[in-house]
Amino acid sequence: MAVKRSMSSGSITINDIAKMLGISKSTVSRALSEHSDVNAETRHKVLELARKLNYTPNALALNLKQQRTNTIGVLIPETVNRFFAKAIGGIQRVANLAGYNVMICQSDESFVTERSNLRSLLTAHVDGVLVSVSAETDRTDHFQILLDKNIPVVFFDRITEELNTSRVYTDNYEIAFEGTEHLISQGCQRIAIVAGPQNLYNSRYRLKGYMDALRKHNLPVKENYIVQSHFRGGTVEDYTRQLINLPQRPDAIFAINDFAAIEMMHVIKKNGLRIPQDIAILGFNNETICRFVEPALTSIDMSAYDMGSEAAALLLDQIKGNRDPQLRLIKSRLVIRESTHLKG
Amino acid sequence: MAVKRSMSSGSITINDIAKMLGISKSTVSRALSEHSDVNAETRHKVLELARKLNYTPNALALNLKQQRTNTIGVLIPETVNRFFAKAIGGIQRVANLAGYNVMICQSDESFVTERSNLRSLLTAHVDGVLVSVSAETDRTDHFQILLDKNIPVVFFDRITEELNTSRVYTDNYEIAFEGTEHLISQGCQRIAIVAGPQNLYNSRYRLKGYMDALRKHNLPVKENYIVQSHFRGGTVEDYTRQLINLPQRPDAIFAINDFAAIEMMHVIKKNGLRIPQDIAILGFNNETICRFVEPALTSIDMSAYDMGSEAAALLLDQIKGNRDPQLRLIKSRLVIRESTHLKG
DNA sequence: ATGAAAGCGCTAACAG
DNA sequence: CTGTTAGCGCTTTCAT
Repeated sequence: MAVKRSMSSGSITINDIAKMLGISKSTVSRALSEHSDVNAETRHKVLELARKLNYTPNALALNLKQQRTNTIGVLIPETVNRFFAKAIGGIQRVANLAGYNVMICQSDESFVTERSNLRSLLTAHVDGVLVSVSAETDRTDHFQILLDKNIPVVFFDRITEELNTSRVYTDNYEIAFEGTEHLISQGCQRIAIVAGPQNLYNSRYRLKGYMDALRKHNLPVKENYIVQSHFRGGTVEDYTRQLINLPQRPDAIFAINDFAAIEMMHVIKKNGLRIPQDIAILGFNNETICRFVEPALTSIDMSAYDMGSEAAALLLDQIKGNRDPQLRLIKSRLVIRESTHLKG
Repeated sequence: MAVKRSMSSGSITINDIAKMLGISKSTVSRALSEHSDVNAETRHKVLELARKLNYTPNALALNLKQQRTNTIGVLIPETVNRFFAKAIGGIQRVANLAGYNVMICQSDESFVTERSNLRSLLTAHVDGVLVSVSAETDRTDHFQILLDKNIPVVFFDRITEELNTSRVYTDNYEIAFEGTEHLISQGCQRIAIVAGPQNLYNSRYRLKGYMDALRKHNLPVKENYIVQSHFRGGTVEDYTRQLINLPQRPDAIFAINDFAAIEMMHVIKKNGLRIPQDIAILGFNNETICRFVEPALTSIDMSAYDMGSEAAALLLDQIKGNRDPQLRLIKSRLVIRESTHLKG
């Protein structure tokens, strides 16, 4: 018997199988679904033929029927940001194991793009969304649309506390506190910090941790030791110069990330200062490269992969079971190397 | 009048609009489609109401009807590989502007995962696929399924020449030749290379360019100056030691990428050798960080973003117009810095 | 210019 | 255990 294919899609459908077997398509559907009651022999014939014809269910039909897509959306600032590149790894792993696809959008740190991405994900009918907000994002009403439509949202890393959603975050306050105390323990007294945009949860708490650590040790919190950065490149050299030219030059700088830290080290050395003797440097993210620059860079390890996989797991939980929002703290870890090593 | 919503999806459908206006859904569909003949007044009423109710067409229904998804699949080795992270940026930009979503899969450099990802993309009914093959991939029959189903495929960077598809690639041979000649011009005579897996197009041609440059200048091609690497971390220190402990120590190393190069520099300096005086180092990818390591790293700029956007553009061309496969060469560029600067 | 009806591929309620 | 029917939301003939 010649294999007759339905015209349009070029793929085998349950209709094809039904006709070839002289049964109804509902029976085929049941036989394929493995849990409905179907005569053993019929089932066998169906499965056999399906296998032979290499039948695969048309996901588009299922999507329409069930109004879901087995796809989760991921909305992040940038894939070139290594933290997020790693987080994607964790997300994909968890999602794929559960049979979900992943649709990634980048806001490029822009609020407008973030909102527009959200609309795209909505249009694509993703079953849930993982979000890390852009550097510009200072409100969260655009996420309300998702919640109104009962689409689960999980924030990770750059989270918001304004919405009642699951969140995966790190102990920004504590780790910034610890990092600052470490600098103090090395004898640093004039500690500067490059702080991210204060609309971001992470940046706020890190700054707070830094300030509280100074206060605890009776060190002054000085305005001109606090630099605002917006993650945009091209400004590191500027603010580094600015800092090292202060009348009271800082003896330590807590950088916003490792790449900025390494660029700062470069500028500092070019200006004839030594690291860590003149200025100690503390980074953020613990990139592999920290071990290979000179001096090796002290940094904070964020478990990006784990944050991604944990966030994905929480999201899938909610998609499936409709559980209540959960919070997950993934602890960061201070990794001490030469760039802050002054004592002991 | 109370807004009545269809029960299931919670969203407004053309049926809702039709009922509220007392017309048929086909008329609504036509009015919305902007090009069919519809009475001006009727159209106006439909558009008005659609706007008021915030109507958006259900993409899942369209997908089923048209058997397409306005989604392109992207199959790459790893997002943590910065080349691909950047390429994704270019891909997304072009795709989003054209109204397409992007579904990303990572092979993690595994052939098996690559093949399995391909099946996922097929199941998701993506309209086309962008591919950069894994380090393990040494055959291409798994891509044939896509071509059989008339799903356009565009290879970029890690391409294959075995299939009749569009390709976006760089001038691996020429740039490796140029890089090697540059090292020779600086007086290097014993040039080692860290070569990638030889099943990869890029690795093969780069090695060839390196060898031909040596031959052109009557320098011997020596087996033990050619290191095989598989992109896996944790081996850089090993092969670097191996190279610098050769009886005839190389006076230059052409590295496989910048991060490997920087790690090599670290190992070399730890062993008391100077760069570039004892050993010159040439990287690949021209990461931002090349400027900030010491000495600043000579590297090869690959225009990752452009390769991504060009590949996406070719793919969309084919999805829409069904044009013939095209080839696009994106030239790489040698960026000379201190790590190879010996003369002039 | 508009409505009725069919169909994309699948599931599920209902009837037998 | 199985067939019939309806329906997910939309487009597109085919009538009128």
